[in-house]
Amino acid sequence: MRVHTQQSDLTPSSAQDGPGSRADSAAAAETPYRYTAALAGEIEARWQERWDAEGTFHTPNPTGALADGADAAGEPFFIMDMFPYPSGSGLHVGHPLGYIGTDVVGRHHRMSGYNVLHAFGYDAFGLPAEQYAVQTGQHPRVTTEANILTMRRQLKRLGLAHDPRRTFATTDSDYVRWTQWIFLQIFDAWYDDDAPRPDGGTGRARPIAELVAELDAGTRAASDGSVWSELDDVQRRRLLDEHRLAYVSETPVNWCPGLGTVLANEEVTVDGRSERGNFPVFKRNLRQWNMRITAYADRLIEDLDLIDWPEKVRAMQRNWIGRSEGAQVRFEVIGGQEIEVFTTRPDTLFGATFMVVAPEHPLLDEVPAEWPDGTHARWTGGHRSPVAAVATYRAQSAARTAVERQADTSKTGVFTGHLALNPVTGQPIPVFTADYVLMGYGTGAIMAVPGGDERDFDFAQAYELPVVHTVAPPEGHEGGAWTGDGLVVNSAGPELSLDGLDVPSAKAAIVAWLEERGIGTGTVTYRLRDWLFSRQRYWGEPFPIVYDEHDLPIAVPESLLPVDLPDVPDYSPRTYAADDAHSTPEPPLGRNLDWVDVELDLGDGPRRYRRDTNTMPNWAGSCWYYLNYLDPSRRDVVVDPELERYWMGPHHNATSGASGGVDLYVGGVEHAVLHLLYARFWHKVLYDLGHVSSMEPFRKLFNQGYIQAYAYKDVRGQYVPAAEVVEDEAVASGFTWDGQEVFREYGKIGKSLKNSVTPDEMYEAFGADTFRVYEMSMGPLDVSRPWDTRAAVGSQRFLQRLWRNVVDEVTGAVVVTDSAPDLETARLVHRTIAEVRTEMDAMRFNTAIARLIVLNNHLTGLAQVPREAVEALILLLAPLAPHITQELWERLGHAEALLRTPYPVADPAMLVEETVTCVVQVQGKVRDRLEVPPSIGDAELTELALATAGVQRALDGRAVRTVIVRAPRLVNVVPV
RNA sequence: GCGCGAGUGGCGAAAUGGCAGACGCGCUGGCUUCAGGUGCCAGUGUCCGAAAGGACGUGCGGGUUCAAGUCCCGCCUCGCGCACCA
Repeated sequence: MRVHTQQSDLTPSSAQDGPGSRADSAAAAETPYRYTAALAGEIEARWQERWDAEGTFHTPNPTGALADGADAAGEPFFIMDMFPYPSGSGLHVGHPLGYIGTDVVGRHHRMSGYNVLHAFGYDAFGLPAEQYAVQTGQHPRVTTEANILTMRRQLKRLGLAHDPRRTFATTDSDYVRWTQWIFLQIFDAWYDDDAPRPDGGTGRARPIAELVAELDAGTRAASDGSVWSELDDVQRRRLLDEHRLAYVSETPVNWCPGLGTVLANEEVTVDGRSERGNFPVFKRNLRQWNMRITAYADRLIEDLDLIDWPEKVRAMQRNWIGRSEGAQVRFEVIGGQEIEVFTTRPDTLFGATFMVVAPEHPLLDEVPAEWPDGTHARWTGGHRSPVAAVATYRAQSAARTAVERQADTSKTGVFTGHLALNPVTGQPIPVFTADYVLMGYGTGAIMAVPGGDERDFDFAQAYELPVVHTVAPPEGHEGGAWTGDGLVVNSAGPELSLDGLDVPSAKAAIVAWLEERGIGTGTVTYRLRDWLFSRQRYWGEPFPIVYDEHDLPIAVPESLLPVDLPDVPDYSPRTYAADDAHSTPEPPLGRNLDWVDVELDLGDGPRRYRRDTNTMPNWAGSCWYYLNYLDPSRRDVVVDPELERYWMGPHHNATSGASGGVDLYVGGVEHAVLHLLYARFWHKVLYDLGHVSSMEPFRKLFNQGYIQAYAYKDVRGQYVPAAEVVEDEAVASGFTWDGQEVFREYGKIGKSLKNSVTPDEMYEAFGADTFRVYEMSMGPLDVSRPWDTRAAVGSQRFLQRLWRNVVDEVTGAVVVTDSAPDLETARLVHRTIAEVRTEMDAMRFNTAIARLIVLNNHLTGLAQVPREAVEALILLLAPLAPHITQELWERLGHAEALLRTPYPVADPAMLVEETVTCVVQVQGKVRDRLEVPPSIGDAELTELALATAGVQRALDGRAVRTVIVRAPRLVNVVPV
């Protein structure tokens, strides 16, 4: 037997009876007004044009250029999609899922009286657009604009109710100007840890001019101990540059030769490759731009409690920031040096029986020439001297990639010859180097407590080092490290005893002791690093920065913004062999010397400067685009404060709370620690500097699921067109293509997987409304689900039946009756209204659609469809299927836009039922049912229930012990 | 290892502790049709039964309860994220 699989049948009735076929002309002649894909397409195009022409989706601002209609506006509600990269490969059916979801929410809110801001834009800078341009040999601006047009056309067919006046791309010159302006705000700011904030917290960004004023006045001392009044201009600039929130520094960065650019930590995968393109990434010391996101680490964690985000995403951000509390402790090394360690368990200091430093640790630049007397044979690695042992171990570690080092959890290392003094016991302890300690975390050195840390214990076992338990393990704990709670033991020294304390008290006691002695401090360490912000690519915002003869950065004045991208003949990045770790970044902007060398008058007459040739990462544009939707036409401010307060401010509507922000932000989970972290950071800087009143950019985040699909490979592992695969029981896999066996896998949709279905194909075969309803009916919006084109006919049948309930397919006449619906129908209508409202509010569109189908099926069964009933159904369905509902609405004689018609409200009186079904159980199993009045009493219901045939049969003569009654819905008889 | 989430028909999925499988796809039968398709009607968890009816059934094992997909305890499997983070 052979039948078609899901993807294979892209041609339902309407498309099969396509133009030209005899059957179609016959069918079309019989039923010219049937709701086919062709008629749906005609209706959809017509209404879309009209909505455009009439400005139906225009959203009024309270003031300013876009204020038309503001007097009639309801409560503000700001809804957003994560805007897309216009990538050039076009859309597949998975892409619009979230856009349809937000459109349904937006339309529903509009019909519920809200003033809904919903706009759409394009994140058009960055690697994907640039890679596509390089491949096609065209300028990125050309390909980007073409791609935007394609996407816009594909999305327009969906009928999304976006305000067209507010659309833009991050590459627009007007937008770039403000992106650069915000960069300069960050550049011209420093973080004052002690400054109070309007929200009651402490610590905020302040303009750098205020720092200068305080230094000038002598009310603040320079942080590095230098005396401000004695510094010359250049020294002063260097000092200020150290404080800026955007700063240049030479640090280890992620260099990706295959892409020809450096990357942020967030853009490098766990296995050390670029997230885009999957090229190897190498750590290199390079001079690059950074943003001081670490200054905001605590606020980025704390304020997660203010916002309504999925716990998963909040956990990912907390994890990424990686805050850990502990202490830094200095250990004296015999012979004069010092090692500073970070530990989260200062209470275990008495159990520190050795130390370990990372192979890259500077302590190892100098090690003793001889092994100390009595050095354990196992510690030397067979080398004659510490110098040889350390050099060999360092070389071995350097040869391994970070991935290899982390994959191998066996403990290797070598004694450095150094001995350090444990500050509480006064005992000398050996210092090892081992690659399980990482230079990039903490101080790159640890105090090893094998009694309280499993890794240290493993190492101690391998090198026969002593193990001291400082927290009493529970009864039955065999050897090994004890990392749990308990009472402190073995921790008494000449000056201090922690014995008998619990772990938190011991921590407090030891930190106090260390601080008193000046050998340690309680501190907090983060995994988060500052954000590497420069890229050596063409397609991004140029830095609004020039350098003078001192090679120090100077802000380009606001009046000269935007700094546009120069038209270079060759915009392709200078890339290298993917594994060429020693290559050097070469920004394409550096090739245009006329642009790089510039004469400017910055207040002291015209002088020559050199422009910064880096560009910003594409995250820059997505860090603040929500603010631009508020009014892209403004020229004078980054965002009008009044508009920001209205749309985003704290308590701007009933649900927005103290944090404020966009009311609903929908997008995939993949940006959890990239865009969403960066945007929160920028927003907080803007908040500190007084440009916005909201503390967070996105108050509620919703992660939509992904649409996935089956793909099929043949025996050679090549993908075959999924649409042509047939089920075939004759082969083991159950599937064949072109007569040969193929194998099914499940995952992403993609052109290369040959399982892609485009929205255009869906419009062609079903129309946009069917496509919308189908995507929303497949399951909850936040759950991933497999695509099944064939199943969309269910949604089409639903809309077709609705159409037929109003319009005669042969004559086109409206067939509804104006007489009132019967009581059963009226009750169903109101019950449906109540249920659908609940489902819509909770964004459970799949179950809302199910309720609507039930009502529609009921109406289909009536001899004549009452107007009142079908009009309620049309209004309820309007956010999901805006075109067909608007068309029917008009045919039913209504002139106004459905979008401005109130969403139906159920009449409570109609929700009361005459009789209800009472379930009669025996021992919890349903044995009978009764139709009873809702007001029935317990006693009467019990009597009725006991008398039912089902109960008598199930009791089979047994006596009744108790009867549980939940009138009027349930009776449960419990026999003895 | 840690964190988050999920396991329910052939498939997508529904179920304030109170009728498991709403709704849709698919499938089966019927009506309409020269015919296919569309449309309409009926059926469709598994097993026993002609039927009435009954037994079983929400990953596995326990528990609480008159009553458990739902609550509690212990496991298993899968997905996602993090991970030698001191």
